[in-house]
Amino acid sequence: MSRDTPELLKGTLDLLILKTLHSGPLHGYGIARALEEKTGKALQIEEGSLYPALYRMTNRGWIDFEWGLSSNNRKKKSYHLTPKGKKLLGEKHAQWNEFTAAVALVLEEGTAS
Amino acid sequence: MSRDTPELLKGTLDLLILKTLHSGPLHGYGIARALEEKTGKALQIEEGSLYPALYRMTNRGWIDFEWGLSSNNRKKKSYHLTPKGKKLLGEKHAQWNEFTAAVALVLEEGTAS
DNA sequence: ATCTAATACCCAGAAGTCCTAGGTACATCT
DNA sequence: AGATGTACCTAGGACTTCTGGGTATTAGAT
Repeated sequence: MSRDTPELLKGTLDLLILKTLHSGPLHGYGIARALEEKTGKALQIEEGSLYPALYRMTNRGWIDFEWGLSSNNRKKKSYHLTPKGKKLLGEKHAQWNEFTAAVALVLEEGTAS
Repeated sequence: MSRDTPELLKGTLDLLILKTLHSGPLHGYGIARALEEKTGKALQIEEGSLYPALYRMTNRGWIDFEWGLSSNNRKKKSYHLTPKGKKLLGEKHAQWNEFTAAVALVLEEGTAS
């Protein structure tokens, strides 16, 4: 994740995963690939961050999974949003917007006075 | 600090402090007040986060301080940017822009297909 | 006169997230 | 046979922020 700025990802990874799953069920590895593709590799999630995150979110009831087979006959965990997760996606999305808007106010050019 | 979403602040607090000091020297308490004002209280930095952050940044040579007196005759530590800090402000600002742009790509409406 | 609120600083310990650096297993391509 | 890509997992560490304390002075309220 953004190898240069791992801290910035904190608190955002969940949102990114939820949003990605909102487009339809996907497995862990696929989520990482999807995020890379969408952002032109600007967002690269380490597996050591991704799998624990999926585990956390499953425990909290935001997502759930079923075992399946990938197109290559490898077993995979197909994750999907739960109703709770869908609700949280909305909330976290709104919080992100508010937060970035607030930061933008500070970063705006305007040494003013 | 965005009491609801403390995690989002991670990696951003330094940038916010650097940017605030870019407008001119200020003491810790004043930085917190300035951020509140600029963002309409959307960004409220806890003192338990702020002072350790200032300490860290001083150790890293991003900022420096001098003891002085506030307008109320209370002693204060007046912080200012160092050249190193000014350079870092630019870098962190750019990273923030890149990161938020990448996140925006993911959050964009477009279940697409 | 006494109490409260605001200014201004500080710290220890806990909580939480992400990363590093490993590991397993199978399939495909060379 | 070996390398690469897919797909999963974990332990331990690093780092940041927060909670909940604490000190001291000044100004305003009762």
